[in-house]
Amino acid sequence: MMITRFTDYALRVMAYLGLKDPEPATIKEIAERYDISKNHLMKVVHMLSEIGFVHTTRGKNGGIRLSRAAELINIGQIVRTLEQHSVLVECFGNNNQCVLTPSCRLKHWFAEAMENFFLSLEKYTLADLLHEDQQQDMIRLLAIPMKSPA
Amino acid sequence: MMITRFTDYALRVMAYLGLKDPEPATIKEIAERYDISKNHLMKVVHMLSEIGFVHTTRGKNGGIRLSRAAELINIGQIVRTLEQHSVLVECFGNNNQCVLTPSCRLKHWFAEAMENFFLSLEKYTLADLLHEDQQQDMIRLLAIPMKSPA
DNA sequence: TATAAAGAGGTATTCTATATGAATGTTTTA
DNA sequence: TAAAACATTCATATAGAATACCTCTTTATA
Repeated sequence: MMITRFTDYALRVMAYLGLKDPEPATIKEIAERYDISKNHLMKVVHMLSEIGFVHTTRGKNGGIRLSRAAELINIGQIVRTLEQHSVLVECFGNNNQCVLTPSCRLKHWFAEAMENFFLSLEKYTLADLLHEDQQQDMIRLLAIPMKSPA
Repeated sequence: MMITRFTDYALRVMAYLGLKDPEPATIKEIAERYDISKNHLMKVVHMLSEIGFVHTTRGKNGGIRLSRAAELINIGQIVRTLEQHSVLVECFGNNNQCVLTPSCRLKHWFAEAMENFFLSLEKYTLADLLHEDQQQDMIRLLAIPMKSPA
């Protein structure tokens, strides 16, 4: 059982942007701070932009910023959006070969369990993640360059 | 988000054994009915035996059978046992590189969500899976050879 | 208006966990 | 003692994910 690095990176991007908010950040900058692939991160950011969690600005002085306040960004919804099409078990997918499928209740139980997984994460927002207790530590860990002190 | 085929196969084995109970089944037979890799299935059965869900008997006329009544075999516990060591996100594993880890609450939230996933599945037993509404259909779908009629 | 910064997007390659295959060993019973 | 069945190890294949590379488009500003 695992979630993709794609989703992992998406959460890291949101954390970074939340810490720097309202200052924008660039993909290059975020990739360097986490020491992760810039190319992969580009696709993650593009997806986050498509589903409306961030706003991107092209060109010189462009960058990425949160599309709304951290309090209004739900962690579970991010994960749900990025993971909902994943094939948890073979019978969720298109080339399912399991002969039991027509009469098997497991698929419903797995769908239910996956829903509970998402619901559990939906208790938290980006603001909770960047709660005051952690905020300064995280800014330090990421060495985030601030124009105006937080 | 996905569970391994290993766990998937484990559940199929349990279903098969439950349907045939108390008759034993062989690995060869189960692999053929589901049309899946016999080699992989051997490892799955071996694991199921190690963790006590099935009893295996070697030698001629040997085979596999449930270790206890289907009512006492919990679906969620099977999944939990086989998936609990999986690395859901990078920070769950040994070569975690994420600099945020010391101050990041996400790992707790993910652990909680995973726990809820398991708890959700733990509502069901093997007996529920083989409930009378489905039982005969499943036996037909698998063309299970019965010595004594169920 | 030219240039540089930044994201968009396609393609190709690499990586890795999982799955599969193959071969041999061990146990049991007819 | 031979056949049936699980046990165990090692090797290989595969698919999905991750990464790299390259070109295109957009935009601010010098």
